[in-house]
Amino acid sequence: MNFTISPKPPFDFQKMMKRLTVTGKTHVLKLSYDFTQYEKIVRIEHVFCYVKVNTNGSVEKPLLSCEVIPLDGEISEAKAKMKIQQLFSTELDLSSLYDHFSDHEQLGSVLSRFKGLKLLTETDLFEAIIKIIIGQQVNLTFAGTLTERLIKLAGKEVGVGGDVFQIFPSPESTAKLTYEDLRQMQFSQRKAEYIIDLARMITDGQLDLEALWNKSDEEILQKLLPIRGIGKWTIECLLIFGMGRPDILPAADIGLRNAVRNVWKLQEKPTEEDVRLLAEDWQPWRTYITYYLWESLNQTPEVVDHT
DNA sequence: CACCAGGCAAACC
DNA sequence: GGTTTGCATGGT
Repeated sequence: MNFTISPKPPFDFQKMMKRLTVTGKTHVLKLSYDFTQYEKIVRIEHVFCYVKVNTNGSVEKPLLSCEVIPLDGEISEAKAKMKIQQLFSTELDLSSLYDHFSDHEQLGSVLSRFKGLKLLTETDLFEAIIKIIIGQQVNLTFAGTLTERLIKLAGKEVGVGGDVFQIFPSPESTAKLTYEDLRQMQFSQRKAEYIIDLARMITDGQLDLEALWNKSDEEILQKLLPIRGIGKWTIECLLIFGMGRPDILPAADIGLRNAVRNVWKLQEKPTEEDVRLLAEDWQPWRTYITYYLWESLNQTPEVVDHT
């Protein structure tokens, strides 16, 4: 099926695609070289679908051309459209964010530089949380390597129109791995346990990630925090990259603290509490300001030394 | 060689 | 309560 979506402007599809390549490997999705096309196998209502999204139009008058081919079942066009709208944050209106901070001393230039960059969420909550756990504490390139190895170990491949697409491992295939399988791929013992035990909780029916969609940020925190390997940062990242929630502040995040130090020209790295206080007036857009500050690290990776 | 990476749990006071 | 330590590895 084919349809179009008109995202609320400003919407900069190419900025969103470029970001995927900066922070590591793109893994299971394919991007065209000019960043105008996205392709991935996406599970929509339990049906695997080939999804292709092309950009037309401009940042101020954006238009997305979408092609969806269900591979192992049937879905309605309305469901497919809703999924893509959610993935690309098309219905979110960021204009009040830009208006409110346009004259802000530190944030004004950051926001204008990334204007139109919206969250591109992960297509699946299990995929999201596993990638986030892998990313705990290690640099993003190493995390990317580990993610790729997990996909090779437990993922699937499917051919569509003569092209081969990888599908991220399911909870079922991940639950069948042994800790030793991941240890051999240079996962730490503990990270191997976190990942496989989480997959087994899902296949055992102890945890239903999809049930999180209609819970509040705080309820999700309470629900996931007791699970081994899932701390506050991991949940905050799930709320951001898995669910696209707009007002999350991962104040302890090392990258955010480095970015705040750069942008505010602080002599020392701010503490979690410093960031929390500074971000009081970022509400209700704390996710987006965090996201843009993270993005600023990719463009000016050196931490300014004021000593 | 030291130290840091978009943390976390367990073991300590 | 809060604070310290080990974890695996790659980049700088």
